[in-house]
Amino acid sequence: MSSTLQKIVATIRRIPRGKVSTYGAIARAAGYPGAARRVAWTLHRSFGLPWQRVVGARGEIKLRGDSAIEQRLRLEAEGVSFRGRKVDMKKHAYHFPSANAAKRKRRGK
DNA sequence: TCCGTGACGCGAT
DNA sequence: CATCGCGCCACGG
Repeated sequence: MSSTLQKIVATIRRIPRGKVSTYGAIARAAGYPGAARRVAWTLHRSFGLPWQRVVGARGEIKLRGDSAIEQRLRLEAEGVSFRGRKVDMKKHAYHFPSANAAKRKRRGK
C-alpha cells in the first residue's frame, strides 16, 4: 500500500471545503516535489475526490470547456471567490500542514 | 526501447 | 499580460 497514487489521493482529500490547492503544492505535500503532472493524472483516473479544489499554481483553472465551467460553479458554491478567470488565492489558498509540525497535540477537535 | 502526450510549473522574452 | 521553451513524472503505442 502507500503507493504514490494513494498518497496523493489522501493529500487531496485533506483540502477543506471553501479552500483550494495547486497541483504542485499537493505533489510536494504528498512527498513528491515536481510531480505536479502526476497529481493531475491521479485526479483524472480516480474519482470521488474534491477535484474542483485543485487549480493551477496561480489559481487558474486548467480544465477545458464545460469541465472548467463546472469547476468554477462548484467552487463558488463552496464560497470561493474568483478574480477574473482565476481563484482568489490570497483568500482561499490552502497551506498544507508541515510534516514536521506534527507536534500539535490533539486538543478539542 | 524511443516518442508523444497531458487537468503542470516557472522563468525569460 | 501573452507566448515560448525546458524540466518534471508516468503511461500508452
